[in-house]
Amino acid sequence: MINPLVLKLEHHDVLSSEEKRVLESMISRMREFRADEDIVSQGSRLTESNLLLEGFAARYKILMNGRRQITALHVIGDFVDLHSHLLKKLDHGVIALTPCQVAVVSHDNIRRITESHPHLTRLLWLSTLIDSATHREWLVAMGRRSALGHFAHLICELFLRLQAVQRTDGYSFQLPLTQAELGDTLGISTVHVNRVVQELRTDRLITWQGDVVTILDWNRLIQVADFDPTYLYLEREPR
Amino acid sequence: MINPLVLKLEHHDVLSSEEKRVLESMISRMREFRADEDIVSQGSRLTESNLLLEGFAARYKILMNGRRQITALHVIGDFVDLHSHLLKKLDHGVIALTPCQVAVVSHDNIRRITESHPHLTRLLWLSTLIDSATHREWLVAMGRRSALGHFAHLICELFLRLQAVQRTDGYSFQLPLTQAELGDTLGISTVHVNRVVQELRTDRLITWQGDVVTILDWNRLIQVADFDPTYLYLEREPR
DNA sequence: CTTGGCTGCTAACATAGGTGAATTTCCCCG
DNA sequence: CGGGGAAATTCACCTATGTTAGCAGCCAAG
Repeated sequence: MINPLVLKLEHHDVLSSEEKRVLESMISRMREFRADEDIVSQGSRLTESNLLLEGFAARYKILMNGRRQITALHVIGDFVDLHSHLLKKLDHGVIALTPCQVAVVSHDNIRRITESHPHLTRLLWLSTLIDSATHREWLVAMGRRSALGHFAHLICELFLRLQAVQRTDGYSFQLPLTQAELGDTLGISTVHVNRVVQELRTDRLITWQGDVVTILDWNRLIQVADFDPTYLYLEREPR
Repeated sequence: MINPLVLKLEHHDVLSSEEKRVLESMISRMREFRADEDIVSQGSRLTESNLLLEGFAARYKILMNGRRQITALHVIGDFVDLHSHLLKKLDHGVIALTPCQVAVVSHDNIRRITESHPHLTRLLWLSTLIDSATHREWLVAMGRRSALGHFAHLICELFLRLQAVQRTDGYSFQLPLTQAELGDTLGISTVHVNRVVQELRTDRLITWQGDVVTILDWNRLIQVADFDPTYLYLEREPR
């Protein structure tokens, strides 16, 4: 049932059938989460990692003054806290933004993979490196893009990531975030999120009704976003 | 000569003498860079990684409009692009901020470690995970802290990181960045960097003369910064 | 069918931070 | 010691984004 992870990893390199088997067999059990429920809470000591099989989730931190910043959005096939197997204690929380289904993998099983399957280990390592590359791209977006460009950039990114796990339909995909959550993601206020959304709409770049986003003009959107997909590393090669 | 890397890794876990030997022997050669020279240029295909032995370096990206964002600062002991061994092509450049001395490690040698030294592999993986945790903390700082808090936060972080590799002297350390470079790091303008620096000075939180920063009141500084060092993972435990 | 609570949307006003242009200070180098 | 260029600093003005508040639409629960 971890097909989405396999699907994702196969965008980066070839997996042997033995490796796919190992990935299948590492799962201990399944868990379900309601929307707004914590999948992992900040600071807790962990012995298992969570692989998202259904739904949207987010990594976040809360500051002393109560403000929240979302530092990553996760979709099907993402290992939301693979890094906890070495960090042991997470510096952030992970929250389910929609109802989520999660495959649980014990840290012992991950360690066993690192002891006996070097290539698979490198692919898991790679997936954390792509998380990191995504963090960098978000840093650039936060620091040097306008709110409009930042949001456009996020749309581009989500579109490609969802496409990689076959969750797009033409130029449409599900974006089940409230504008408040989006504000916490982009680092802006809810009011300003709304202004930016209105602008993308009147410019006929996107449509956003209910929780479905449709990209109306991809070329113009990537231009507004100054989007370059290199950081997603969606090219298959030996790793 | 890779003592600073050993020093850094030993903050996270115990290293066997065999492991230290392997780390020593993985180095192919040394390289020197002048200030402002690229250590790695964005987008190039790589076959070696670079370990910083002396100097300050930064990861950066440049946007179409010419603006630059620095996404990481690196000090002695940091592997500035260990991740290139799996990403192959970097999504960012790395620039020497001061004259730098670098130990070069071929990707082949790193791969060999992943094939034969699982524990060392996990420690190298861990070091990239801490990069990632740092990116997350910077995201929070960019998105939800004031410019003042953000700069204060950076000072706290650099102090602890430099302390870990024995490059602090009491509450003083070297910060060889221009205010323009600092602006690219914090995602603000040079003029505003100056305003923020003035404010930290008049509040008697820090001193910054030449390239030496001195923290005058650590407790008040971490409060202004809302600083929590968890994300640096400076605790030794089995990984 | 009604109600309450979230979410989206707007408006009016406030401010952190940006921009462009001097001016001053600091050093490096001859 | 003197000159030149980079870096720091300051100023005046501008704008993107934040804040507070209110209202409307929707939907789930009763």
